[in-house]
Amino acid sequence: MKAKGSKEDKKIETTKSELEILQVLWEHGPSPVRFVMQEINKLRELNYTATLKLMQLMVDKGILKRDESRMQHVYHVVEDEFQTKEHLLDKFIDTLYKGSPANLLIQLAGNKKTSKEDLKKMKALLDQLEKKAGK
Amino acid sequence: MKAKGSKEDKKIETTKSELEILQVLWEHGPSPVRFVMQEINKLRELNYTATLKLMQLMVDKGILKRDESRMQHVYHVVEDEFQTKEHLLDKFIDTLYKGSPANLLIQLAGNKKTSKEDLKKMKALLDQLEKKAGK
DNA sequence: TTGTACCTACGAATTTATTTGTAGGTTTGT
DNA sequence: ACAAACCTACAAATAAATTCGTAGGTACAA
Repeated sequence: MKAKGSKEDKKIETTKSELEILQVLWEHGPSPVRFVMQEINKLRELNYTATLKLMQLMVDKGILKRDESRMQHVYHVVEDEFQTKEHLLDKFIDTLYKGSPANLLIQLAGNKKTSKEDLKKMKALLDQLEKKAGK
Repeated sequence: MKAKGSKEDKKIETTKSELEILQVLWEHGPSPVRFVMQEINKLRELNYTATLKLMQLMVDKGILKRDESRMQHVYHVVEDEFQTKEHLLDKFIDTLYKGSPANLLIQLAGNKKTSKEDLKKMKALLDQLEKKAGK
């Protein structure tokens, strides 16, 4: 009898920089600032303090938490990856596709980058999912 | 022998406000500032000059063009809706799904909001598209 | 205990995005 | 010609996001 995720439905406003950080943490799991900085620096410059500041802001916003038990604080994402992406995807679909996943699919299928093979894969995937959900 | 869209591959950085405006123009076609403002005001406050300014910036960026032949300038989107959305979707998939549409689909299917019916619709859609593309 | 090399905190500078106010032009009706 | 009701342009204020510099703490080895 626990209230299903209603508390977390605050505004999720994720800036570009914040997404960068989330990506690192998703891929590598809980990490200290320096590591995140290094990962980001594979793509662009960002110094230690800037990275720290961003991550601190994210802690303030409740996006991240940190383990301070060791001297080198370790940051981890609060909400799980799947959920966060779900929220972002929802917002994206609302904005661009009037809330209709089917519309997005049409777009996807019409995309040059989506090959015939991709289409097959996607169909197979749907079959699978349908079975699974078909309880 | 025309160079295929390489010029347009500049950075497409669309801000939230800009997306709002694009949505209005997509839905209603080329429109003057006042109309766009009114549409936006159905959702939130934004005065005439602010709207104008945003649209002017978008003209500067090459996102919009305007027809000045009449006294009331009419703005229209340069790139077509489908293409713009394609770009945005590509970027989105890159960021959140490692560039894999299939990953996005998994997300979509796991989404609470995507019902069994939706899944069927999506499958049907894929069939259709496969045939069409199957030329 | 002194120095080096880490770490975090925090205030402030910078940049980008958003919003507003004010000025001045054109059209239309009187 | 004059006023009312539009319009655009542009400079500047405000707000939000990003970045940086400096201060001060802790660990550990010499």
